[in-house]
Amino acid sequence: MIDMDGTDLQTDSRVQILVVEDDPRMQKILQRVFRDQGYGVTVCGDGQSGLDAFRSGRYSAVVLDLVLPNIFGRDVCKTIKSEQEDMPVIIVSAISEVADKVLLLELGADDYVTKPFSPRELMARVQAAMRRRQKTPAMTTYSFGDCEIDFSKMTARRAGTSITLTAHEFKLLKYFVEHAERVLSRDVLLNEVWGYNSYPTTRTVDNQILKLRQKLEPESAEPRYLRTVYGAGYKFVP
Amino acid sequence: MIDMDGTDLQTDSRVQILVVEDDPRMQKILQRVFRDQGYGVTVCGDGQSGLDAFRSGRYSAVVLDLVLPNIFGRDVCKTIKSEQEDMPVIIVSAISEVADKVLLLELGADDYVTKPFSPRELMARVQAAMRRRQKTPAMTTYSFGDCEIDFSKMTARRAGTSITLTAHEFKLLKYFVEHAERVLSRDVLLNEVWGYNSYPTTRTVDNQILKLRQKLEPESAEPRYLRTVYGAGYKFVP
DNA sequence: GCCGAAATGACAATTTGGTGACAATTATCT
DNA sequence: AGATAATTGTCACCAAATTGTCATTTCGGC
Repeated sequence: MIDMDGTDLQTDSRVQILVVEDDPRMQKILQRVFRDQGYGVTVCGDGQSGLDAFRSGRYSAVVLDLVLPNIFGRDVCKTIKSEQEDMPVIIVSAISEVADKVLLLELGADDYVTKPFSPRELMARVQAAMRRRQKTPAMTTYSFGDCEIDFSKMTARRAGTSITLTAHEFKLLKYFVEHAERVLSRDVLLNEVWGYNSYPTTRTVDNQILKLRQKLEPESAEPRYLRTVYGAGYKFVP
Repeated sequence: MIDMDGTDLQTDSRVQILVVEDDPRMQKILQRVFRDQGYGVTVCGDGQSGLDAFRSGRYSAVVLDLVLPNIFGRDVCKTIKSEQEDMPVIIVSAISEVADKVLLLELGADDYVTKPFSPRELMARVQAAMRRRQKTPAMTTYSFGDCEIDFSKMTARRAGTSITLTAHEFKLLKYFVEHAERVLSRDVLLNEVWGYNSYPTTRTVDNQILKLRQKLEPESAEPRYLRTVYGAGYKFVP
C-alpha cells in the first residue's frame, strides 16, 4: 500500500479515495486525477492489500481495476459490497475485460469506466456515486440570535433584513455551526474549510472571521457568537 | 395497431397502456396481464405504428420490446422521451438484448424487465412508474416575471410574444424551476441536466446560462432570475 | 453534406480572498 | 505594576480565482 503523497493518513482531513490497480502507469494517472481535485489517494497494487485498506474504514470511495493479481477484482468488489453496501465502488477496466457489463453491475459496482477514459469522466462518475450515497441531506437552515442562515439557498438574514455572505464565508460559518461550542484552531480551520491544496497564512483566517463578525455580530464591544480563544483559536457559541 | 378488446377507444374510460411488441405470443401475454388488472391495452406490432399510437396522447404508459422490426426499440424509446419526457416507458427484453443496463436507462426508460418475467413483476414496475410520474405534479406550465413556459409543449412566451428555446435550454430551465432558490453548482447541473455520459467543461454551463439569460432576462445590468452565486454556481429566483 | 445546436477556448471583466503592515489586546515575566 | 513578548484585530492593496462573453470548432440529426 502506497500513500501517494507522503502525508500522514491519520490527520489528513481530505476525502480519501482508495485506488486498487496493479499497473504502475495507471496508478500514476489515477493518483493525479484525484489528487488534483483535492482528494487524498491511497493506491494498492493487489486485491488483498486493497481489501485490507478498505477495512480501515477511512475511504469514501473505491476505484477498482477488474484485473488484478491474486484476487480477482470482481471478488474484491463483491467482498466490499457485502461488508459495506453503501460504499461507492467504481470499476475501471479495458473494454475487452467487460464483455458483460451486466455482470459487472451485478457485482454491486455503482458505475464503471472503460479505458481509455477521460479524467473528467472518471471524476464525474466517482463524485456522482459519492453524492448518491450521501444520505445525510446536509443541514440546510440554521438560526441563532437574530440571524437566519439557509445553506442550500446560500442566503442569510439578520433581524429580518438580508445580508450577503460570500461562498467562503458560508463554508466557514457552516463549519462553525457544525462544530458549535468547540474551540477550533486556525490550522484545523485551514484544513477543513480552506482545504488541502491551499496553504494561506493563519492571518487569513482572522480576516474571514473579521468579515463574518462584521456581518453577523451585534455592534457590541465583545463578539457574542464568534468568540476568540486566545492562544487557541475560535469558538462558535449560538 | 390492434385494439385488443374491441372496445371503443374514444369512450374507454380505463387507464390506457400502449404495448409495442412484435412477437404475437408475447402480445397475448402482455395484453392479458394488463387487461386482467383493469387497464385498457393497445398493441402495436412495430415501432412506427407504436409511435403513431403514442402521439394520439391517449396513453398513460408504454411497454416496449427492445427488438422490433423497422425501427429499433431504443429509437422508439428515445423519440417518446424526447417528445414527452414524463411518459412512463418500461422496456421488456431478453437478457441477451440488454448487454448494458446502464445504456438502457440512458435511453430514458423508466424501468425494464427481462424475459422471462412474472406478470406481477411487470405490473408492479409499470404501476410504480406511473405513480412516480404522478408524484411530480406534472409541472407542465410555469410562469415568472413576464415569461410563461409550457414544459410539455416546449413552448415559451415572453411578454406575450413567443420565444424559441432549444431542448437543452428547456431541460436546464426546468431543472432550475424545479429547484428554485437553491444554489446549484456547475457540477451538479452537468450531472443532472446534461446527463450521465457527457462530460463537457463547466464553461459549457456558463454558455447555456448566458443563452437563457439573453432570452429570458430583462435588459437590465443585473440578471433578475438566473443569478450568479460567485464561487458556488447559479440560482433561480422567480 | 448541410444546418442548427452545443462544446471549446480565449480573453476581458469582475469579485474575492490573501498578504503584510500596524494597532490593539492579552499573557508572561520580573 | 510595569515592561515585554506573543497573539489577535483591522485595514487597504494586490494577486488570483471566478465568471461573462464572443468567435470558432465540433457534433448530431435530417
